[in-house]
Amino acid sequence: MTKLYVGNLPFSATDESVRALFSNHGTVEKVSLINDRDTGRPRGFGFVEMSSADAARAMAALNGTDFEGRTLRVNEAQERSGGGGFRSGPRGR
DNA sequence: CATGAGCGC
Repeated sequence: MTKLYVGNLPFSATDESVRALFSNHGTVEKVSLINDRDTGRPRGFGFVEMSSADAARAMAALNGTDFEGRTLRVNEAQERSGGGGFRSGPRGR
């Protein structure tokens, strides 16, 4: 499964809206929109998990397209440092 | 009541 970084999202966008949008180009495994926990405002970007084929397809299909009035940014997501669990070991994931 | 970089606790 590949993680997709979705940026330049409109503040009106929601996880279900993003899921529906990506669902049109492939099977969406999971959608996680990121909101600023410091101020409580949505940062305007999120992450979408899909299979590698569907992820690349949706990325190429939705990247650079207009979504809710904003130019959608879709790219491969970087690996998050740490996370809920401590990932220090040769056996990641 | 709001805002706009870009990579999530």
